[in-house]
Amino acid sequence: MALSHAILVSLLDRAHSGYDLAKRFDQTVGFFWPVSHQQIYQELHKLAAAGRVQAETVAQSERPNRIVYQLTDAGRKLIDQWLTEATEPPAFKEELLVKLFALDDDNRDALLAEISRRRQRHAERLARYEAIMAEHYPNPAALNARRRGRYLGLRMGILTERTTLAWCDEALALLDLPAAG
Amino acid sequence: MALSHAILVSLLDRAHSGYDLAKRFDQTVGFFWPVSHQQIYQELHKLAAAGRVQAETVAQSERPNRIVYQLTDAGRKLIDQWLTEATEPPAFKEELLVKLFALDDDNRDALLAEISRRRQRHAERLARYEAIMAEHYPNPAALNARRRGRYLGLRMGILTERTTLAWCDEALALLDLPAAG
DNA sequence: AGGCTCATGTAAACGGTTACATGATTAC
DNA sequence: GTAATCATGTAACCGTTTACATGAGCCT
Repeated sequence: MALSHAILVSLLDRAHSGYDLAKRFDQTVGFFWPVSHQQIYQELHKLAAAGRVQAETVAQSERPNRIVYQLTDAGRKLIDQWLTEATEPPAFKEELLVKLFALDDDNRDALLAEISRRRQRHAERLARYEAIMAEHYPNPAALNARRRGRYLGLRMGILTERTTLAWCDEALALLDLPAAG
Repeated sequence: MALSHAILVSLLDRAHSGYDLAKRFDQTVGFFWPVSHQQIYQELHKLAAAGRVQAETVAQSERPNRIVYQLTDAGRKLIDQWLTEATEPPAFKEELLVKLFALDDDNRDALLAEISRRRQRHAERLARYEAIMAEHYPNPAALNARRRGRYLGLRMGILTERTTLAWCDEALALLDLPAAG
């Protein structure tokens, strides 16, 4: 449902090629909506067929041609309408918690190791996000509307990673205690 | 990948029918791994064909027969091996944050309304989880291993909802400020 | 010589959702 | 009479992932 919306939103600022979008997604929207380049190319074809975007081929010398897409009025209207609809909280598919349903005295060590690994992954992510925050968003109250939206995305990332880290620490401490019969 | 694992984990305690699993999932594992009854029935067929579970038909008078599945040794081994493998942090697909990438002065009110709605959903969830916690897990350090795993799942749910609520409050406050040009 | 970047795509497989189907019993 | 519960399933569709494909230029 929302892959097309994520692409349309990315085209708000200016026109992009599929290749541009794929790269841009890795750093921005794709953080909340991971997408592969195959999906982007296919979705762009559909959006063009539906008249939400318009394609224009840009010839390049000594490089493959680029196909640049820009929003149409219909595409813009679609976004505006979508913004008024309610979203569901995201499905929380956490494989690690499924594993913890199997926790017993025999597999405790394996799960401790797994949580430690994950703890480190989340610590790395948090450091990355905090660096971006310090560099690009030192004073959120002074941002214009568009940049406030992006700030809030990053902010959510930071809060989530901090929470997950805290949970990992709790989990490691709890599993280290001798278990009751 | 992990749907089959979620089912196998649910069969650890005792044998279940597809119908049982579907109901159980709604309250336990399905919280971290939402699954429909169709998926469960299909996956059980596959698991039975692969020898991970064994099916037994239980005749019932005046009710449809039940097909009860129990773990085989092969199924148990599969879980043990899976527990030692590393999991990735879950993909964080948050449609609301994609919407915030489109934030500008024209759609600010629509997004404020949307965040308020979401805030309420998360407050309701948090209340539900905290009630379960108070009733079933008053003293986590005294739990046996298996129940500790479940406790940690619920604990993660509570921390996540609290974080999301705090983020909603921040977002509402920030969007209420007059934006810079 | 080998691998990365630019730039676009097709095809097959897998996973998940939605709709449809049946049929008896129990509760309001 | 209407809806929910018990209990199992099929079929079509949609979204996503993985693998494969091409081909020039640039860097080490």
